[in-house]
Amino acid sequence: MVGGMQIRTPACGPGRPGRPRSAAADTAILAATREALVELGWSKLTLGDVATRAGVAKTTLYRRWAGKNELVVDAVAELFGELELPDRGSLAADIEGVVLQFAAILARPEAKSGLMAAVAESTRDDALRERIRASIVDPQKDLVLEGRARAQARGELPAETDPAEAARTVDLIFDVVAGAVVHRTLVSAEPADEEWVRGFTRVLLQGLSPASAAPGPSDSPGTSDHSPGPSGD
Amino acid sequence: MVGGMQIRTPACGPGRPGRPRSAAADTAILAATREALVELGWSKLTLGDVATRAGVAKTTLYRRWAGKNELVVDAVAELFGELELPDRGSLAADIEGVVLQFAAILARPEAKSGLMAAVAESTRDDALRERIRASIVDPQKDLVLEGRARAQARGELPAETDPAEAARTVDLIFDVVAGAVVHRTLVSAEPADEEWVRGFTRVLLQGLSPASAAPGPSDSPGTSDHSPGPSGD
Amino acid sequence: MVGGMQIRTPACGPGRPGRPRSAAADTAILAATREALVELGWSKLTLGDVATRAGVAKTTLYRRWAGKNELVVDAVAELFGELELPDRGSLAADIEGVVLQFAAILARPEAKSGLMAAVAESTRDDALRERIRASIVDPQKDLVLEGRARAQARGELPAETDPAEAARTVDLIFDVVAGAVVHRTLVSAEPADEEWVRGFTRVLLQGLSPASAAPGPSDSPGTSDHSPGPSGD
Amino acid sequence: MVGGMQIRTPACGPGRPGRPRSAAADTAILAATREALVELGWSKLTLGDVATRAGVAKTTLYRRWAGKNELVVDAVAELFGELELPDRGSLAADIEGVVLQFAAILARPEAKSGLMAAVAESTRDDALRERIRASIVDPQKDLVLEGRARAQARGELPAETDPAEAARTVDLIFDVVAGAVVHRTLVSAEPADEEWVRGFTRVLLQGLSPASAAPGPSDSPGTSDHSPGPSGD
DNA sequence: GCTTAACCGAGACGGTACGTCAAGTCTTGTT
DNA sequence: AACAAGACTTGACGTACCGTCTCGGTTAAGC
Repeated sequence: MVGGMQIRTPACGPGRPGRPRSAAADTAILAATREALVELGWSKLTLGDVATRAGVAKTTLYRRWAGKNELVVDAVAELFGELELPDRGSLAADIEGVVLQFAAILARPEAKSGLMAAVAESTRDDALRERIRASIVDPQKDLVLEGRARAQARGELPAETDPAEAARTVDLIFDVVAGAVVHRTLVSAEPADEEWVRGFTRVLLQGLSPASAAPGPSDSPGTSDHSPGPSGD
Repeated sequence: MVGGMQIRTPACGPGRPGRPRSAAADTAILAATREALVELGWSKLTLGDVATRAGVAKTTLYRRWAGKNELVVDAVAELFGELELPDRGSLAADIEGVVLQFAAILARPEAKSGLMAAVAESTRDDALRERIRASIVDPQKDLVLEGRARAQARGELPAETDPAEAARTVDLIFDVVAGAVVHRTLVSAEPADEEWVRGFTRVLLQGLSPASAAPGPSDSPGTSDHSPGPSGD
Repeated sequence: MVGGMQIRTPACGPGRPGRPRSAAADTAILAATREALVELGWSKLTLGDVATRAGVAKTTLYRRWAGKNELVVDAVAELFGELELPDRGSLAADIEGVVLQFAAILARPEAKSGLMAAVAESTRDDALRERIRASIVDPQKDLVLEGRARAQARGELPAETDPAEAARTVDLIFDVVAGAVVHRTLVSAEPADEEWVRGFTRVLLQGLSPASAAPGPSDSPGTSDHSPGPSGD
Repeated sequence: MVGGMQIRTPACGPGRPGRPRSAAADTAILAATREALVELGWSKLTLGDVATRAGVAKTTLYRRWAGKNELVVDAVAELFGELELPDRGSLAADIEGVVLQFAAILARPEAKSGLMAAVAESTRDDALRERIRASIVDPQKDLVLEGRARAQARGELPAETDPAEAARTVDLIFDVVAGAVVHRTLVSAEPADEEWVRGFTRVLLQGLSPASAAPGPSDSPGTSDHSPGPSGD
C-alpha cells in the first residue's frame, strides 16, 4: 500500500510466532480516518474517534501508527495513489490532464484538511516530512519525469544534456505546478477548474512576457495578434 | 497593525469609560506567540504558554482573540508586513527581488509552522480564511498589482484591456508565485535561494517551451516553434 | 475535616489570589467515594466514576488528592470520626460500648472494602501509612487513653508509674482490640455482635487462664496460678 | 498443595488425552508471584509480568487461575503452610512460639502485600473468602485446636463441656491472636517481636484487670506485689 | 478626589483528548 | 491438548489544555 506504514515492522515474515495482524484493520482504519477528516477536519479529528469508526480498539491504532500525523499521511496518500498520466497527445494536454486530476483530488475535503496540516507539522518533524515525500510527493514527481520523457519522445522538449540541471528543473516544475494548484485551492479558495488550468498551462509553457505570447490552447490560432496574451506583472 | 484583531471591538471610541486595554500587552502577546511557534511549532503551542511568556493572564488573551488560529494569523501577519517592492529597474529584477523577500520570510520557522497550519485550519473556517486573506494575502497581491503597473509604465507589459481578465491573470500569477515558493520551502524543504529564484523567474516569464527560449524578455522570437532552446525540463 | 487532605495545601490564606476552591466539592467527592465503595468495592472503584457521581470533573479530584488511596482513606476516616466514648460507669461497659461502635462502623461495606485495601497498600507506601495513622488510627488510640484515664479515676486501674511501659501497653491494647474486631469482621466474616463483644471483653479483662476466672473484675483471686477455673477455651 | 487451585480440574486422570500440564509451571508461577509481590506489591503486580518471570505464556496462567486474587492467595498460602506447633511445655510457651512464627511470616513483604489485599477483595467475593479460609485460615485454626488439646492434656485448661461454646471460644481466640498480630504488623507497622509477644501472651492469658495480675513470664515471680501489672484502659 | 466601569493577575472549574497500561480473549504455529 | 507468542477489545489510568468562571485588586476617565 504505502510502505513503511507500520510503526516498526515486527519481522513481518510469515513464519513469525504469535497471532498475525489483521489486514482488514488497516483498510478500515484508513477509511475511517478519511471519513473523520471530511466530517471533522484535522484539528478536531481524534484517534479515539477514528478507532471507534473503524470498529477497532485505540491500542490497535497506536500499535501501527506513531500518531495522528503518520496516520493522516497514510490515509491521504491513498488518495493521491489514483493519479495517472494518460497520453493525451501533447505536452500541454498532458499537463492539463494531470493538473486537473491533481486539482480534483485536492478539492476533496479530506485531502485539503489532512495534507496541509501534515505539511505544517512536517516543518518540525523530519521523519514526517520524509514519510510525506516517500508516499505522496515522489510518486507525483515520477509523473513529471514520465511526462518529460514523453514530450521528449514527441520532440516537444529537447533531451537534457546535464543530468543535475535536469533534476533541478524537474524539481522546479514540480514546485510550480503543485504549489500553484495548492495555493489556488487552499489559499485563494477558488476551484482549479478547466479554465484556470488552461490559463496556468499557458503561463507554464509560454511564460508571461508578451514576447513569448503564442496562442493558448483555448484561443483560435492565428488571432494572437489582437489577443492581449497572458498579461500580468 | 493588522486590523480586526480584537475579538470584538468593545466600543473602541476614545471617550469610552473604564480602564483602557494595555497596548503593550498586544505587542508582548504577538511576540510571545512567534517565540512559541519557533520553539514548539503550531501543534504544541498552547495559549496558556503564550500567556505565560507574555507575562499576561490567559483571560487577557481570550479577551482579545477568539482562539489559537486567530492569534497565530495575526502574529504571522506582522512578519509579512515587512514585504516591499523596491524598483529594481526591470520586471524580472522586481520579481526576483520580491520573491526573495517572500522566501526569506517563509524560511523563518515561525512563518513555516504558523502559516501552513492556519491555512489548513482555514479549509474548514470561512472567517479564518477571510482573516488570512485580509491580513496576509491581499497585501501581497497589492504588490503584484504594483509590479504590473510598474512594468506597464516601463513598456514591459501591455496595458490590460479587459479588467476582468486582468484580475484573473493577477490571481493566477499570485497563485503561481506564492504557491511555488511555499511548495519549495515547505514540501520540498529546499531553500528558495537566489539560484532557484532566477530559474523560477525565467520560467515564469518565458515558460518551458523552447519557443519562448529567448535570452531576454524583450527578445522577439517566433522564429521556430520547435527549435530546441536552452530552457525546458 | 480530615487534615492534610489536599495534595498540597495551596497557601490557604484568605487573601490568596485566584478563584477559591469549592468547599462543596470536597463533601460531594467524599460522599461519592463512599457510595462507590459500597456499590463497587475498592478494586472496581474508579476516580472517573467518583467524579461523575460527585458532579465534579476528574481533574478537580486529581487536584486535591494524589490518588485512589488517599481519597479512600479520607472518605473512610470520616466514618471513624463518629466514634465516641460515653461514660457507661465501668471499664468493662466502656470497652463493650466502644468496641460495639467500632464494630458497627466496620460492618458497613464502605469501611470494610476501603480500610483493608488502604492498609494493604500502606505496606508499600509510608506516606499513606502515615495518613492512615493520623486520620484514623491516632484518634482511636486517643479513645483508649481516655478510657484508661477514666478507669484510673474510678480506681479500676492503678496509675501508671513508667510512662514508656504505659505507652507500650496502650499500643498493645489497641492492637488487640482493633485487630480482633477487624479479624472477626473481615477474615472470619462473622458479625462482632453484642454476644461476641461480651466474650471478647471478658477475655481482654480476665484472660484465658482459669486463675483469672472470677465473676467480676474487682474480684481478688490470686489463690492459685494454676488451678483450673470455669473460663478459658 | 493448596487444593482447588485449578480453575477447573480438567479430568486430571492420567489417561487423559492431549499434552499433560507442566508440573513445573505451577511451582514457577507461584514463586514468580511471590517474587513480584515483594518487588511490586499487590497493586502493581500484573499477570503478564508474573508470566514473564515464570517463563510461561499468559494463557497458561489463565488456564489455571481465574485471576489475580486466586493466584495471590495460592502463592501466599504456601508461606503459611510452614506454620507448626512444637510442644514447648506450657500453654504460654506454645502460644508465644506459634505467634512468633505467625509474626515472622507476616513480616515478609509478600505476605503483607498479598494477604491483606486478598482479604480486602474477599469482602465482596464469597468464593475468594472461602478460598482464603480453606487454604490459609482453617489450617491456622487447627493449630489453636491442637494447642487447646495439649493444654487440656497438661491440665492447664479444663475439658470443654458445651461443644458449641467451645467452638465459639476457639474462634474468639483465633480472631484475637491473628487480629492482634496483623494489626501490630500492618497498621501499627511495628515488629511483633519477642518482647511484644510476651506482653501479648500475658494479656491473653491473664487479662488487663489488676485482679488477675499474675507475674508475667518476663517478670521475676514473687515481686508481683509492687509491679503494677499490665495496666491500660 | 471620588466614583465607576473596565481592565488585570491568578487560579479553580467542567470537559475532552491524549498516549499508556493491564485485563482477559483469541488466533496462530509448535511441541 | 497444552504450549509460547503476540495481536486483539475493553476500559481505566494520570496528564495537559481547553475555554469559562470567579475572585481581589488596579487603572484611568469623568463627574
